[in-house]
Amino acid sequence: MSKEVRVRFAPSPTGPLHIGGVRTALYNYLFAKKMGGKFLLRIEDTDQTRFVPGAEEYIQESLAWLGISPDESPWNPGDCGPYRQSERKPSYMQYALDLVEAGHAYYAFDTSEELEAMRERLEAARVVQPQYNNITRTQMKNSLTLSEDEVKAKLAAGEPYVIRVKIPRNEEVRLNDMIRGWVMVHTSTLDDKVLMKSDGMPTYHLANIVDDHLMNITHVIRGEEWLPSAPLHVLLYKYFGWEDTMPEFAHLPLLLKPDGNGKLSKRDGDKLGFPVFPINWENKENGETAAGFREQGYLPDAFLNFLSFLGWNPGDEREIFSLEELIKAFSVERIGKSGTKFDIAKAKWYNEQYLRAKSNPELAEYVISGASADGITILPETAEAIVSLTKERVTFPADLWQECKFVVTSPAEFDEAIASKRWNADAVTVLTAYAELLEGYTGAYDAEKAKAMLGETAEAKEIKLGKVMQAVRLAITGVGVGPDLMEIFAILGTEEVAKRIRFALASLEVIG
RNA sequence: GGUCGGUUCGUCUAGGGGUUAGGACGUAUCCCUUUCACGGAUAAAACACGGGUUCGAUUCCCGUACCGACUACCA
Repeated sequence: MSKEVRVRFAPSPTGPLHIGGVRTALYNYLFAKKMGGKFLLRIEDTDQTRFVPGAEEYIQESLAWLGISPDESPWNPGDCGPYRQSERKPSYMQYALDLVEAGHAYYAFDTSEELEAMRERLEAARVVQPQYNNITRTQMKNSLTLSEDEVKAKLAAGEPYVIRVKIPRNEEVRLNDMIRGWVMVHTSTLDDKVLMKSDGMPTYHLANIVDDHLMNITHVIRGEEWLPSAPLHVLLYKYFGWEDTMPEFAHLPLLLKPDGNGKLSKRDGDKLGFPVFPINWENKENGETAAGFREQGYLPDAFLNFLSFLGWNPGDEREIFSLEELIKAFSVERIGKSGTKFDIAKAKWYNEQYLRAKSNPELAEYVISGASADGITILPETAEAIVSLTKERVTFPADLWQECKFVVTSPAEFDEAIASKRWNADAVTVLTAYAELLEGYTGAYDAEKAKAMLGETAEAKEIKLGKVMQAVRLAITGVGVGPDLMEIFAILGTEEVAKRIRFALASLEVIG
């Protein structure tokens, strides 16, 4: 009988979650759902000095936006609470003491000055790697070098101390990573990491082992930056006697900067020209806003689809996957090993695909709200007409309105570059004649009719329509690019088209 | 520096002892369109390097190079 799969996403609330973290959460979610298990969220707030207000809510909102909300979390607790490490504080010390008792950990009383002095001493002696380990601990103030009475006295006197793990001198630690296979590390390269800090809080290393055990976590899926400390974690499972239920590990490849130098970090922000956060983040300290994908107009499904392909692929040639389909197709075996550069062009492409898949009435809402933000009230029919004109050519919902503003606001000025190239005598001739024609016309007017009439006008003047089309577009919209012009004519109607032509004729200088 | 990890088109990747090394994004060209796009077609574009093993290696092994992570009383 196999146990229920339980995975956790365990961010620390030190600021906004960046997309690497979001991808980790997503893979955890996909794996849990694929296996019919549970996805939990645990807040790792053991560093009280780095706590940032609002970060927890940010995490919650980001996951909710993407539709990958946890089954158990601080806000939706299951049977393994609390889901915030700060609230689990009372339980950790005993575990650390058990380790001391068993000889796998010890008290250390060294002050930060003494630690600094030790590092300097070692550096002076050209020790390449100054660390608190099985050699240097013999020269420090700890329960291994002090007598039992001295230790008791210090403890009784309330002297600050930490508890460090006692890494064995000569052992090989093996770890079978689900993505990387066997990883072996010799304990001589490990240091005696602090397990309990002097403020009474555990470090990540202790807390994550204790909590994963207590919360029945079966698989730890996390970023590659944790791989170097994974052997320590394996050792801790062994010392606690929890080897039988030790979770399996999967260390995800890193998300890299587009230039390939280093992992994508929170600081990269929009200085790289794209967001690195799922949703906007207001920095309360400096009042700055870090851009989020949501606010930039990325659709959650598109973003999720894009993110899922950063380091994973289904093994066939499909590209578009709903969340349901991702769950079905997902497997840890198909996660790659190498770091992944972040390519915003692909994200845009995904967004376009998802945008076009939406219905016109749905998209019309974006146009209506875009217009209303500009103080313009627009009819649903007009909004839908704009949508059908534009949806095939935009990336973001907001573009729908931006690209078609001129439908409801006639141009006040005209693109200089186009005017200087295209506003010639032929254009003026055709446009003047077309305006006259429209002004005397009262029949039906649709895109086809508009085109036919324009064609006839040009033909009558013996001018090729193609030669003057850009100028016609300029007169009507003020710019050189945009949706199908004849469709725009139809939406505008004869009167408005004629009016705009007259205005352009009066405003623009004819070239050469 | 040390430890660990990684390396297939510019990017995301498929593949795997014998393949014309496949797809997608992006780029370019052409077609469609008397406008703008969409769309369609085509093209350029990759197995880091050196040794081994083998009839044969991009694929397996070993080195080298390069890239990255880690190296806190941070996670």
